[in-house]
Parts: sequence; C-alpha cells; structure tokens
Amino acid sequence: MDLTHNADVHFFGELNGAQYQAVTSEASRLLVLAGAGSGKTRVLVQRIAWLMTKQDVLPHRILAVTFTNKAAAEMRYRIEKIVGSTTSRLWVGTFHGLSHRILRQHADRANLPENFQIIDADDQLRLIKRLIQERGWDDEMCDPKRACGFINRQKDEGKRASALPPSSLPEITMFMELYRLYEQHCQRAAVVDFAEILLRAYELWRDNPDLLTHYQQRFTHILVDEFQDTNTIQYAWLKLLCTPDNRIMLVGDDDQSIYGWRGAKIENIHRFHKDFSDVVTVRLEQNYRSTSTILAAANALISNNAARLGKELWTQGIQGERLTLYGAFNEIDESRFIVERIRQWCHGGGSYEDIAILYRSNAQSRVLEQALRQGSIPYRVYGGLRFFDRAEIKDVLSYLRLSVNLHDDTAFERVINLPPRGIGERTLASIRDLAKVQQISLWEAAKTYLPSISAGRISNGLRQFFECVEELINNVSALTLPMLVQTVLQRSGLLTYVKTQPGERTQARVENLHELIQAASQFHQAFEENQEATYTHSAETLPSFLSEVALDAGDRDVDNESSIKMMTLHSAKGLEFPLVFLSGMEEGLFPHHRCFHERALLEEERRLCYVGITRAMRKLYLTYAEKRAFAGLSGVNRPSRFIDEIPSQLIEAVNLNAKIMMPSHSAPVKRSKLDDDFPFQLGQRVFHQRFGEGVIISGDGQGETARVQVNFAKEGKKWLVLAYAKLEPVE
DNA sequence: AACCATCGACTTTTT
DNA sequence: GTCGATGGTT
Repeated sequence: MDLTHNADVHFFGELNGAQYQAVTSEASRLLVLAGAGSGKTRVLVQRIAWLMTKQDVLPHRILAVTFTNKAAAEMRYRIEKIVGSTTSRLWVGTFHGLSHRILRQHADRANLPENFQIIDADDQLRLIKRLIQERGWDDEMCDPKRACGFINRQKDEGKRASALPPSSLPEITMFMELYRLYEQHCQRAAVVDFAEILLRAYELWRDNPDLLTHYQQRFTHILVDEFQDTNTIQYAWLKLLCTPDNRIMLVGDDDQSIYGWRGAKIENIHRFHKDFSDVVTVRLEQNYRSTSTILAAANALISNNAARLGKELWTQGIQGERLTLYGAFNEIDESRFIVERIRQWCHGGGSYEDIAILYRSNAQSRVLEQALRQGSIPYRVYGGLRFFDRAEIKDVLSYLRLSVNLHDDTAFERVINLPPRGIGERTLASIRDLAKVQQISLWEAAKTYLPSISAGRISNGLRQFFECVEELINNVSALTLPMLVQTVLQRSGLLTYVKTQPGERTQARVENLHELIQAASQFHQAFEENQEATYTHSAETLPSFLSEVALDAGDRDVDNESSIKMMTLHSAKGLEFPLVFLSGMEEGLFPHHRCFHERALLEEERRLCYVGITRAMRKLYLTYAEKRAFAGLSGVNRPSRFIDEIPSQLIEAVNLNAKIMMPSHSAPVKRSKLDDDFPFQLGQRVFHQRFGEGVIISGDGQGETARVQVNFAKEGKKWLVLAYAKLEPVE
C-alpha cells in the first residue's frame, strides 16, 4: 500500500490495497468477494468514479445493477458526490427497474401494449385464486399459494408454461395448466408480475439480436452488487449482455447469501468462473466495522459451512468486549434482560439509535415490544407493510390503474364494490362468468351485463361505478397527478368511506391517503424539473407514477431518530449498529426447525447468523429462552447450536439473574401435571393478567390442548388454552 | 349483502 | 396469541 506516492492520493487515499486493486483493476472479468463491513459499496462507487474520471468512460456506457432501490439510490448519490456532477446518463438501478425501463422502451418488440402495468405479489395471488376458481378447482385441491410459488419459480428459472415437460404428478400438471391460463390472462389484461419483468426483458434480448447488440455495445462496463443473491434468470440476463468486449465486475459475498429460499443461487458465483475463463478474484477481508472479538466469533461460526470460497475477516481495530450470552427462563425474561442491558448501555453514555434487536421471525417482536413499552424505551419495528402495500393505498391506486387500462381485472375486482355499492359476490360471479365465456375483461363484461339487470340497486351501483371511472379517465388529460389523486379520493367516495369506517386505524388511514397525494405531488414536481415542463397533466405522469409505485414501495429510511431498531435478521443485512442483540438463539427457532433436515438449508441459517453477528460494531449479546410460548406451542428449547460453534473463550455467559422473578403461575402449568389431572376445578376463581378475575365455568381437552372457559367479571366469557393463558388460582 | 364468530396457520422478503 | 380467511347468520 504505497498509495501515498500516488498522484491521486486525494482520490484513492483512503482505500486499502485490496480495495485499490478492485477499484482500478483492468481485468475484464472481475469478481470481488467482499466480506461484511469491508467497504463494498465504497469500492463500487469508487470504481465507477474511476472509470468516469480516469478512464474517460462516458456515463451512459456504465450499467450498475443492485437489488434494492435503496442501494441504487445510495450508489448514485455517492457517485455524484465524488464526480461532482449529475449522473443522469448513468444507468444505476435494480434488475427489475432496469428491465422495466427496457420493456417500456421497446414495449412493441416485447409484445406488450404501451400501457402495460405491474402487479405486485398480493395482486398476483388474488388473480391466481380467481383463476383457480374459474377453472372449477377448489382451494384444497389446488393451493393458491403453492400454485403461485410454482409459477414464480418457473419464471425465475426462465421457463415458460409451453416449455415445461409433462409431469406424472397431478398437482404439477394442474399447476402447469394454471400457469398457461395465468400467462394468457396477464397478456390480455396487459399486466406483468415481478418475475415476468425479468423474464420478458431477457426474452426481448434473446429474441431480438439487433436490440441485444445495441445494449451490448452501449454498456461497455457492467457492475453488479450483491451478486450472491442473483437467481437463474438474472444471471442469464447478465450473461446475454456480456460479450468478450464488455467489462464486468461482480461484487458479492457467498457467506452472506441468505435468499436461497426465494431463488437466489450461490452457484452463480461458480458458474461465472465456468462461463468466463479469465476471472480475476479480489478478496476484501479487512473489516472496518467490528471489534476483533466479534470478527473471531463470526469467522469461527462460518467455518462450519462447507464449500465456501474462503475468506477470513480481520481488523486493525480493538479487541473489544467478549460476547455476552444470556440464557433466559422464558421469552419474557429474555425481554427484561434486553431492556436492562439497553438501560445499562444508555447510562454508560450510549444512545438509543446505537441499538438493534435482531430476531429470526417477526412473531418474536411482540413480547420484546411489550417489554420495551413497559420500560419506556423508544423503539421502531422495521419491515412491516410498506406504504404502497397498505390496503387503502392500493384501493386508490386501483382506480388510477383502471383509468390507465380498463382491462386491468385485478384493479377492477378490488374496487368494483369499494366503497360498497351493493355489488356483491353474486353479481360479480355473473360478470366473471360472462367475461370468461366471451373472453373479455371484467370491465367489458360488466358493461355488457348492465342492461340485463332487473334489480335497480345493482344496476345503479354499477352505473355509478362506470360514471366514476369514466370521469376519471376524462380528468387524466386535464389535471395534474396530485389533483387527479385528490379527485379519485373524493369522486370515488373512498375518503368518506374510510373516514366513516369504525376502528382504531381510521386516523392513520386518512393520513396515509393524504400522504399519497403528497407522494403524487412530489413525483409531479420531480417530473417537471426533469422535463423542464410547466404544466404536466397526468396523462404523461400517471403511467410512470404507477410503475414507480409498484417497483419502489417507498424504502422509508428512518435513521437519525432516537429509538432502538428492531428487525429480522434478513432485513438487517447491509446495516450496522454499535450494540446488537441476537435474540431467540434457540434450536428450532434459529436454526429454524424446518431447516434441520437439509444441510443446505442449515448452512443458510448459519450464514444468516453470520450476517447477524457481523452487524455488531462494538458489543454483541446473544440471548435465548429455555421456554418460549410460540405459535400456540409452549416448548422447552435447547440453546442454538450456533452458540456452541463460537469458541467459548469469546463468550461470557451471564447466569440466570435471581432478581428476575420466576413467574408464580409457572408451577401449576407444568405439563406433567396437566396430563394427569386438570389443575383447575369448575367454579374456581382465577386471575388472568389481561382479563382480570373470573370463574371457571367449563373445560375440555388434555395436556397441551387443555382449555377452560372462564367468565370474567369485566370481559365476559372466554375460552383459554391452559398451556399459555397464564391463569393463577385465586384463593 | 353485510356482519360476526369460529377455525386454522404460523420463517425469512424484494421487486 | 394474533392474524386472516371462511362460513353461517341476520
């Protein structure tokens, strides 16, 4: 690292040797194995900057592919900061975003109408359910979720329905037929799902050599982030694009591949070596994030995986504290411990935003949240429903989608009776029938159906709906986007409807709707700035607004807020926190019991644990609960095997804290007792934490399923399962 | 057609 | 325990 002698010290000064090598490599096939916290994004960003400023590569010749919009946005931002100019000609985006852009540009060649729209996973499932019904199958025989999974898997593998070989399995045969129906339906309705975007773009290139050549010649430099997460079709997409004259850099970490279950193929890294003989590999192993103790733990853990490309993280930083392991009595105790240690951290001068609690599955957050609330510790749970996935937002968007494309049946179904117009299942069934027989869209079918309705209530409702949508269509070319959204809210009656619906979420829903207008407004402004236009009506902006909304469901980043963060291990990837709690370190939960039987799955769990450990910068806690009430099963758990895989000298085990009370109800709920005799009698008075005092009026079941009916003074009669409703006898 | 009660499932999630 | 879907009732 004699970079100080380099004339470009101000440019490269902060890069270490391996980073420098990766940034300035002349290799045309470059694979960068970037360990956690090794400055991966910096390398990508610097390399692009280097290409532009030192190699005089024109921005429009560079293609940078990421997995999330957030990563793409950050990359662009950082590049702009370095090169000091806008990068609008540079293509930085997600596989989906870029593919979508190409499909829009060549819709005709891709055999798509100009106004095609994107449906999300939820829309897709609804559509599949409907097709199953229409085909005359029932849900038991043909599980919609499995069918949906099947179709997506085929698409991710690049397979069309027509390309599938016949199967001897009845279920597969059924799915294949459904796949065919689904393809036809989407084509007619002019919608594409997420997997379709990639597949269609791939086929567009594959089947149109002139187009492919154009893009091959244009993108002389290709860079890919998180390469270990690419699936088959994404790899094929890249391979098509990559001629001997293109230069490609892949950045990834096989040890952080945690999305195998949704089609990501680590093997793509090996395949790259096979498909391109002259691959230069650079390893980024110096870590700038964690203490050497944390890294030692991570290295030891991951060394239990076979077939790694091999990588060992190291740091010049401090050794730091040992990991702390706490074996809690139950999940409540675990939460209390975490709360206590959070307090400790803050008393020691730390702040809430330093802290993250990570867990394997979302369901674990509840108990933790409770304890945090009780302890008055501000927290924020990441990764719930995204803004544009909220029901009320999707309702409004459905009206907008219909006004772009009346044949969008998914949108039609969503709002035909929303707000309620007296159009129920039966009317809808007739419309569906008609649509099916005549091979027309639901909108057309409804129009045809209208004259034959005798009931005034129904025909009025339909007519109202038609008028509303048609009026919206007229407004599209007259109003700006935010005005149009406003109009939808009022004209459809959705806003009034939401306001009058009882429930606690009403307020939040109304706010969401206003936020949607806000989002439309921002989009509108950004569009005008880009186009230097003055009054842009929504005919120009609406289609792209809908696409953006579908592809970028608002990665709301919520940092610099003084609260601790809670999220799943999966959503923690790419983030870092000074203090990290890995909670629920139990066999069955983590590694999840569904992964026990297969080595590959277990290794992915281990990688997930590796990701978790390497999020911690200064201090890491591991906690588990010996007993955990989970999904209705109260089980006794052994500590996770991953704990054993960390050298014990790196871990300080904290003993069960005597101050932390064993809940008094634990004694009567011992399972052995339940098996023999019911611990409660009819007429007995009992106490429940939430419902208060009551009297047992009946009971049934045995062992784990034993339950009693209690008549509570305040809450009335309730059935409670003894195994987890912690009832205490009242003397 | 709208509403309430009961049943059953439940790993991870981006686009 | 909680969510969502489903089915029976009004």
